[in-house]
Amino acid sequence: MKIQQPRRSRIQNKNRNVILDAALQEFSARGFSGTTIDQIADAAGLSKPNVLYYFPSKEAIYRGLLVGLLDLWLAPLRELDAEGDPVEQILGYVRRKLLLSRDYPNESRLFASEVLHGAPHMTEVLSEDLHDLVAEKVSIIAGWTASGRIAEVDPHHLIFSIWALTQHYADFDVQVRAVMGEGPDPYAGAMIFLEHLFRRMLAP
Amino acid sequence: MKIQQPRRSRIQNKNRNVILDAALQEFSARGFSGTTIDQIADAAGLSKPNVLYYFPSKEAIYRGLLVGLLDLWLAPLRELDAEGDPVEQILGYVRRKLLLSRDYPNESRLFASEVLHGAPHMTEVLSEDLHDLVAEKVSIIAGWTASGRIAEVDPHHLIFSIWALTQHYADFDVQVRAVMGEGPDPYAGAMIFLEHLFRRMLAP
DNA sequence: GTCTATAGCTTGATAGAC
DNA sequence: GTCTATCAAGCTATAGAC
Repeated sequence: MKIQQPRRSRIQNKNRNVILDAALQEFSARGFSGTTIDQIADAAGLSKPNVLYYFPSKEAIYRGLLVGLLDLWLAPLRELDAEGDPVEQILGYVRRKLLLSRDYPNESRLFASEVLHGAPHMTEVLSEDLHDLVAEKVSIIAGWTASGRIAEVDPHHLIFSIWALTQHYADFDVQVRAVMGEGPDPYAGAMIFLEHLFRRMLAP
Repeated sequence: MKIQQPRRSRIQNKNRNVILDAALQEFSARGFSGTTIDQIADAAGLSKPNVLYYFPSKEAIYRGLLVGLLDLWLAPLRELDAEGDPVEQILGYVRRKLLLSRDYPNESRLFASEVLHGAPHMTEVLSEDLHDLVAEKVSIIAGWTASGRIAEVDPHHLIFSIWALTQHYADFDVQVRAVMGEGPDPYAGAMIFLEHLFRRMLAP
């Protein structure tokens, strides 16, 4: 179902985007309740009432962020192709998802925080859009295991493992850095590790 | 460094524990800022001023929770034994950690929320206690890879993978259930999947 | 130890001048 | 469209009776 987009002037769109960028920064760092409109306004370089001129409420900013980022977030899984080589398809998905964590850590933490607290703003999205997309890809993977082209693994848990392993580096970034200390970018080592892991796990 | 424990009467300890249990429930569900002392008081069956009779502030309750749960949280890793069979030691750790997620999901989400938001109350714990414990176990695992008893994997990333894969089922429980629908307990399938995964990954 | 009442502050949201 | 000023609600924490 398409939602009617209200028409907006150039300056409206620009300021709306400035606010959304600032809100992403603040919400991902301190959560919904931990963030004040004043902090968002400061980060956006606007006054608090001006922020509320573009969005009717703090909640509206938050919801606007979530829905605006959903496509970005589901894109890597959508690309999984039933016609490709199974192992390479899954490894490609792993790579895309890891790069998403590396390049969009705030977006990752925003979604993580939302889901962690029971996804009060995303319940229907999870049980509809996400559920259906996963169901489609699960049946592709189930076909690959049934025909023996990859090892017999539960497709749901395979997908969960990809989410968990890739998002960990963005969501728990502080912990990763505290444990590894000052060193090279964790993502390089992570990719080598994950490639080993998934090739071994999936070999027929 | 040992911290001096203040002496407390039986009723004091009982009420402190009631409050901490209630606080765990509330903080893990809505985060620190999203939780009010009133909600904690209600869940504990006490009045708000009475809660603040046992703890000087909301922050003190939160910190008391975190430090009180730390030992529980690190216990499974402490048990990893250099003298045991490498694969079985690592699989044992995976099992213990998965059971911890299943049996203590609120504790898992409390830590996850704290780390996700930059661990403002746990910075020193992460870079000291956790860092040192992990360093010790990393060197054990490094010994196993060097002697060829398990495959050559980066020990840090191996530990991260165990954390990520096990905690995912507790922390993102809503998402797991939304995707899998009404069905059997996800943890049974998870354990089968993880056993396959780690045996394949670690085989020399 | 436990309660009622409330002080004092922060915050989301609005009014209204420009 | 943007601002200053401000309202009204909700919150942490305390005072003080019992």
